[in-house]
Amino acid sequence: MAIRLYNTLTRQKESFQPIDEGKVKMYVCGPTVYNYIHIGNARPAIVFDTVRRYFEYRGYDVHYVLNFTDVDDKLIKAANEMGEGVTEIANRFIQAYKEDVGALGVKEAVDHPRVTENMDEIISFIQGLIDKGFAYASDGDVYFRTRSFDSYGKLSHQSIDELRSGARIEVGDKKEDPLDFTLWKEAKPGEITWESPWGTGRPGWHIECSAMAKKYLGDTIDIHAGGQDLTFPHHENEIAQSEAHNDKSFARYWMHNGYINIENEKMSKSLGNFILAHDLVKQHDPQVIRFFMLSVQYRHPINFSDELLKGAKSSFERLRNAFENVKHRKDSSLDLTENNDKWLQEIESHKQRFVEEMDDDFNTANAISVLFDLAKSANLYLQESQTHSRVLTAYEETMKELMGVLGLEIEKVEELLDEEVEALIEERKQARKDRNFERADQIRDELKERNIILEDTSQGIRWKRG
RNA sequence: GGCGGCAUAGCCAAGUGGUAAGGCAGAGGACUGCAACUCCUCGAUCACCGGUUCGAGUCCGGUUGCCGCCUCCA
Repeated sequence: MAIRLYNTLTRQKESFQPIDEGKVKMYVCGPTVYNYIHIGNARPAIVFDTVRRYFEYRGYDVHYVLNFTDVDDKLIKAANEMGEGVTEIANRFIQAYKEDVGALGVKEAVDHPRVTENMDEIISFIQGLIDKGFAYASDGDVYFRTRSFDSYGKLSHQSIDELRSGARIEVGDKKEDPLDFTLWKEAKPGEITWESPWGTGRPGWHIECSAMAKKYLGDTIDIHAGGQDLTFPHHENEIAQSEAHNDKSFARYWMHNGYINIENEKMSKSLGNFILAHDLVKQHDPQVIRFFMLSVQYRHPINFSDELLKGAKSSFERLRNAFENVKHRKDSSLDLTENNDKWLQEIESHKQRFVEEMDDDFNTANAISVLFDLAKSANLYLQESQTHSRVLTAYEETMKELMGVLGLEIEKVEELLDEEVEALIEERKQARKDRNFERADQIRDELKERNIILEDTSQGIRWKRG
């Protein structure tokens, strides 16, 4: 069975066919690093990290590239406001990005190219477009001649004339046509600049991705991904640049994730209604945030609120509990080779269902529902009067494996309790034995205050963090 | 104006022709000294109207409401 994914270009789900057998060349548009990212920026990071993990799970070698836009208007503005250099700010927020997104379980990209480190490639790419007549220099700027690219609009499914009617005509424009977009921008006094054949300046926004995708992945890549709002104009322009320049199809599959809304309104840096991932991971378990993001199909919008996160926490707890229940029971299980095929088969069929759901355009919402079914199955098995370590191990390993595909870490780090707490738990144990329930409850309440929850099971006392 | 998306139980959310997955919250029961965990039981005229079909949440047409892109934006 092949993996099927929704391709924005064709507006339908297609079977994934790699350019090179067993390999995936994937380019994801990364952040402009002038601030901490908000949770809307975190969604593509998480979603496409999950796509990558799933491809890897299915045996593909994924060349995952995520760029950093480290020079543009907003960065220059931020630099002026903070009285710092553009490079310093970019460095700081790239570091912050990696930390925040890392906390959310996102793996490092294979390559993290930066605009400022690929200036030669960008400049020669622009020159190539000029040489072929797709671009022109105009008084220090360079523009892409949009009408010269015949299939312009194929990604956003708009005809060039439809776009024309919506385009803003700038006063005193250096453009031949309002639809033309900037490849190179002449520097204003005091701005960070690079030398080029057209004078000092810096690249426009779209050209970086065309140049860097080519450099790191080649002329044609398998998957190009990003937020839905990048479809037009960013990705449309990338296609125009790359295909005009390389004479080859740019990307076979285009994936776009839906937005995160706050109170049903789009969240964005420019609207000011954003929640920083940097803050959120301190207030909530990052695993729960990731779980929440994946509980909705990636192309659909997610509405965000503390209340919804709280619900996600409860849901996630259920999976964690099942996992801990299984682990806890292993100590008292038998190691007999008895006929437990029924349970082992059940585990296997859950695994298959999980794969089927993920194969269908990375339907994490359904994949998660399979995890709940698996948890249920495990809990039912635990109802058996006698359990077997072989089956318990299978449950444990499978849960860990499938959660891992989603980038979720179900196994909590073994934490040690301090001596005082240990002593209290011991004391409570004795108190219960003595049927001194008043004292036992007192201790349980006390520990709860410290965020340690005790559970008395037939296999002994368990504790967990609240 | 052009392009597109969404509307499923109190909440979240799957489901592209065959009599509505899953989770949270809530109610009752079992287990427990009491809890917690867990198990059992309980919930939907799928926005509205019409059509196609033996059969539609699912296809077609229309209506209403919400949202996004067309300008920097994940």
